[in-house]
Amino acid sequence: MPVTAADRVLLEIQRAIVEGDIPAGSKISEPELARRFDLSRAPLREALARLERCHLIERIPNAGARVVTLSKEGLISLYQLREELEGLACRLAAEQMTDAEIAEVRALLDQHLSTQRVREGESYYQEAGDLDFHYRIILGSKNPYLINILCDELYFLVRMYRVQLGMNGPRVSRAFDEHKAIIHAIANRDGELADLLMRRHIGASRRNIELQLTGNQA
Amino acid sequence: MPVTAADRVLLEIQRAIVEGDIPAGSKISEPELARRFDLSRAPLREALARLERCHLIERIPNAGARVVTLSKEGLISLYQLREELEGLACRLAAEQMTDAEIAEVRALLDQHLSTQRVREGESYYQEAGDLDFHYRIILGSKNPYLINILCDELYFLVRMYRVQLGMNGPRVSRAFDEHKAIIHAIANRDGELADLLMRRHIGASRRNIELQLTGNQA
DNA sequence: TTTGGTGTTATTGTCGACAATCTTTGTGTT
DNA sequence: AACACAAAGATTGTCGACAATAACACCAAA
Repeated sequence: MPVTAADRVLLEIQRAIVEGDIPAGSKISEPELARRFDLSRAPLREALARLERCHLIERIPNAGARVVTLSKEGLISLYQLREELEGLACRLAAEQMTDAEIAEVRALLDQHLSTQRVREGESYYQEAGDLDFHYRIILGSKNPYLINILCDELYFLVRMYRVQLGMNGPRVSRAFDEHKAIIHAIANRDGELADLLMRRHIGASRRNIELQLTGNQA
Repeated sequence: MPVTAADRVLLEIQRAIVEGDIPAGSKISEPELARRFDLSRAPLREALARLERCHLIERIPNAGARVVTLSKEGLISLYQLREELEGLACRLAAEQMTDAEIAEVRALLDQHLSTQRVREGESYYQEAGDLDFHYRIILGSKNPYLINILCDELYFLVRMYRVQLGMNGPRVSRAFDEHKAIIHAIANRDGELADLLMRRHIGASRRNIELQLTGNQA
């Protein structure tokens, strides 16, 4: 949990950027944000440094910071990495996860399924559940560097693409089946298959967002 | 190039940690380092934040920072990632690199070969050359997130393992041939082969360092 | 002797002000 | 009218001091 003031404001700004409250591409003003969140520039700059780390803002020395802009090229680059890294996470998870951890993930999926049946097509819960699933697999890899990159550095940007470009269509309900198949492969200790399924899962997700992106800006 | 004071001190501390001038596992004292590099704590803390980003130090809120310790598990986790990410870099480079860029890398290798013939077994130059080669391939992938992770976040730690655990034996001279084979595959636009060769190359490097690690601490 | 609590010390987190740099606006020249 | 240059304004980077938290030492009691 957030212990320092910089931690708190980081979470607030992360949420604001991901949800578009602070618009993509807009300039960041340190004095303004300091007033808005009622703290000094010192902890704010600490937060900005971490925002840069997770690719939500871009800083230029002596010139200031801007919120990142979403683009097709950026999406593709990001998802190329995700496919590779989460595929690796699946292979490692198939070796490293305990039976108890696997059972937990399965229980999580069943829980998601029951709530999703009720809120058919509602994207927010699905997204939260999807991220939750991916988080579990990544943590299951037990590789600290991999966990850091995916959970701390890349996922906020992934969420930003999802939230700002929408996440809907038949894709939402299919994701559950794909999750089921992945955890099943992991339970069978079939890392190669889990890897393949995860890559397909992420690839399908990318194409879905890509469609929204080309449709909206064309 | 370093433009701000925080940039300069970051480079200095990075070098100091990588080369063991500031020992692995030692505690970081902000006031002491501020005096040592003759600046205030503000830019120093900025530098520490970036050091944490590239995994050279570990910070605990309100408790301070320590230089990371090198371990077999850490080495394996790090090189698992390298294999995967640099393999991906090879596949992308085989598609994205221009003929001119490929020619440059080949010229670079020839140049390294001539100097290496002279300084047979000298590890420092080899290491610098090896890193230079890997840098070129990674940049050739044209994927900004991949480049950031490998060049800015992971490579200092890789260098730390290499420098502090030594890099010697017949491995040093073999690396050149492996480099040649990799760039050859990329020139043929054979991404799959380049991927495979790079994974082997990194795997061999890992085993080499692993040997040093088990030998020294046993 | 060991353990628990407390007071002291040192370190980190935060603040407000100053200095250096960049951006912008306005003016003069070609 | 367009361009270059200069001054003004704003923003970022840096500094020194204060506040809050954690580590340490010391003492007391079991």
